[in-house]
Amino acid sequence: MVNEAIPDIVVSRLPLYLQCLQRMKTAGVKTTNSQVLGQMLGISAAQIRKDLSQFGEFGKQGTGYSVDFLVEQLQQILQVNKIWKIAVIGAGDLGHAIARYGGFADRGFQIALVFDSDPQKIGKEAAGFKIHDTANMVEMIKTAGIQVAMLTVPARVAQEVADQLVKAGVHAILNYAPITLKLPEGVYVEYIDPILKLQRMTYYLK
Amino acid sequence: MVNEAIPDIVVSRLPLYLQCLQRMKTAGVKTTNSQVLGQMLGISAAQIRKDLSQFGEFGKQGTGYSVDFLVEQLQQILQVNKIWKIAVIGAGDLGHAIARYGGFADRGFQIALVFDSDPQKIGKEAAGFKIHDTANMVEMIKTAGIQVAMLTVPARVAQEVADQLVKAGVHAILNYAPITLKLPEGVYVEYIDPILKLQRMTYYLK
DNA sequence: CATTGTGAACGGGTTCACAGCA
DNA sequence: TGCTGTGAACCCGTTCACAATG
Repeated sequence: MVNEAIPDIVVSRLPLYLQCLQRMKTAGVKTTNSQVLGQMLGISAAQIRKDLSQFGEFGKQGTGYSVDFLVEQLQQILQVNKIWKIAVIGAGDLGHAIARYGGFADRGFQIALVFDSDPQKIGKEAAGFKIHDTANMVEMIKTAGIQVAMLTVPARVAQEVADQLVKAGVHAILNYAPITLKLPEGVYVEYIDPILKLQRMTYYLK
Repeated sequence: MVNEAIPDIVVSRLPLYLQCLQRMKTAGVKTTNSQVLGQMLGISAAQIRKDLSQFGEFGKQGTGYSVDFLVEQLQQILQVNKIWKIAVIGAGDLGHAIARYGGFADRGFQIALVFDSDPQKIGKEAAGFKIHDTANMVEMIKTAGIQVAMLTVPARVAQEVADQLVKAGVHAILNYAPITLKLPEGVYVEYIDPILKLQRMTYYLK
């Protein structure tokens, strides 16, 4: 298949499949099938088969899917068979926690640069990373050829910093600030705001 | 309207509307309309009108919506016109960052209890909160009447801890561990896994 | 006169059901 | 026999377009 008309919602499920399969792989599981996978993820088996079939015929009738093979294929599709260097902007508590987190490596990412604009923080270290001045951000990111960034700055400066990131050549921004960013076509943004998720749940409580 | 058949996807957009409206309110904006709101959030105006109309007639033809009034209504609908006490399980870097975060109060939440199972951490403080032993978690959460929890423990123990949370009376879990939880009907779970979002973006890069 | 609320049309994602194949 | 891949049916959310109205 490998058609260009793959819905974004399908793409958004692939990382979930990969996450699950990588855990299975670590656990030594060699083979699985759409039903097992679906049960683990709370997704229908048909959904999983249809999603995967959009990218090729990865399974074997009567057997299912080879875990190792499917991991490889998904990594390739998502382009995480290589390691992406990422920049973290904002060395506050969250930035520090991200810099210290050890779970990026086997999933395709690696912190490369950390920035902050606070003179008290610049020059110091965060989890082994030297904290650089945001003033040099565009240049340093450009030089390092970094395309992916995580934004952990206060909401009031998020848009401004994001604009600079785009100027630096960043095409993918994971934004932790609780504000919707306006960015040019071709720049991808994802949002993480825990409170949005909490509020979604409290709607249903009681 | 206030029908019971409100799609989950509609509910999931309400917190976003509220977030935006609260910023407008802080900025002193008194009135807005579906078009402005839509532009700020990257959502169609018709979508916003239809979503809001599911819960009542909040707007005025020719004028739009009163920001203050709409904030109040949404807070009420989402039940965040009161403050929910939340428990944080796992006092690692992320747990600490969450405990220190000051943005919960005006959005309906408040950290109340912090737990960890590491003897080295128990009894110490995290952002002013005493770290309690996970062994006492069920009892303490039950006593405090807490219904909302944030899970920041390692993936290998996440399911086990989540089961205990349910036993303690928790009905809403925000899970930061990269694993899908299996929980009984009536318990709501949301997931935050930054890597899933990063991988979703790298698919489109280059 | 600008903007809401909404029925109807539209579009597209999910589920179904089964042929096909190891 | 068991499970995949997939066309077709179904379902449901989004967009459209306009009557209603302050």
